[in-house]
Amino acid sequence: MESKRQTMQKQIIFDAVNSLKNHPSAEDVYRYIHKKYPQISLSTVYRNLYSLAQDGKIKRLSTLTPERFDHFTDEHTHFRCNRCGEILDLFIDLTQIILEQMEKDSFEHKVSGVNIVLDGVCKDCKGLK
Amino acid sequence: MESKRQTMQKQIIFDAVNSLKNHPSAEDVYRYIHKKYPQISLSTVYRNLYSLAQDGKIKRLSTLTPERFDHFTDEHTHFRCNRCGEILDLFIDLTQIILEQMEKDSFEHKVSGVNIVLDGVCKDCKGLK
DNA sequence: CTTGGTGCAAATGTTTTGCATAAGC
DNA sequence: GCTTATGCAAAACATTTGCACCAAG
Repeated sequence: MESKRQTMQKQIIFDAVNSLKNHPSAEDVYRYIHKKYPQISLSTVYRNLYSLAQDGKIKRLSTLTPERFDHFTDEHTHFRCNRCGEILDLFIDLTQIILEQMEKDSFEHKVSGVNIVLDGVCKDCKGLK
Repeated sequence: MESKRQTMQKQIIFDAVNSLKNHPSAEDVYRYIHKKYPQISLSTVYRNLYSLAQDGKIKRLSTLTPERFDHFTDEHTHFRCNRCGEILDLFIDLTQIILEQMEKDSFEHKVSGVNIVLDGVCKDCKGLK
């Protein structure tokens, strides 16, 4: 699954994730590039998103359904608004806090990733009835 | 979606989640009860799991695919082993830590749920090649 | 040239839905 | 009885795969 060749498709898909920014799903990326590149297939989008993630160029947000992809690769937290469905980035460093806490509790498993999704209602939707 | 009637199916499904304990998926629950109650359908299992969650009797772990259901309803953290696939409960109170941190940062969105999934390799799998 | 990547279509896995019937209250 | 819940089958999604062909190195 790791990439051995540079292809036009991979570059276009990577650029799309960077342009879209808002945690696009595979479908979002596909629709976005489909206007300009109608010959690129959805399965190629999936395969390249996975391959880019493998190479550390983007991040898979596998705790969301459908899965989304993030151009921002540092560990960070997401907030999902149950009203409008928007996914917001939170740059509060919860990962660090959690890892410290694990250490304090002499945690016996090897942690390689921290996925945090907060649910709630965003400030824009809070006002609405 | 909230329950208005008590049915035999709902009771059986609730009991199954409590017996299975290990974060069963809808399919797991279905297979478990199917031996004794072959007439209960998979869609009834889904509908009742959602309804039980709505009533606060069980908890949906919607950050996992397939979705899983937890008999333990308090907020807690899950650890997923990438080797054996097991989901472990962590009773370290990260939720509290996170909510405190949000307050400290005068967070402007309303948080109603905290979903944390740690990825890694569990202590039993760590030793294996 | 060789092998990995692509496009297409079809398969898979999970969840949801429409509808006629059954069963709580 | 009135409605909600069930069972079945089919639809709706999201994702993955087989395979013949294309193209990067």
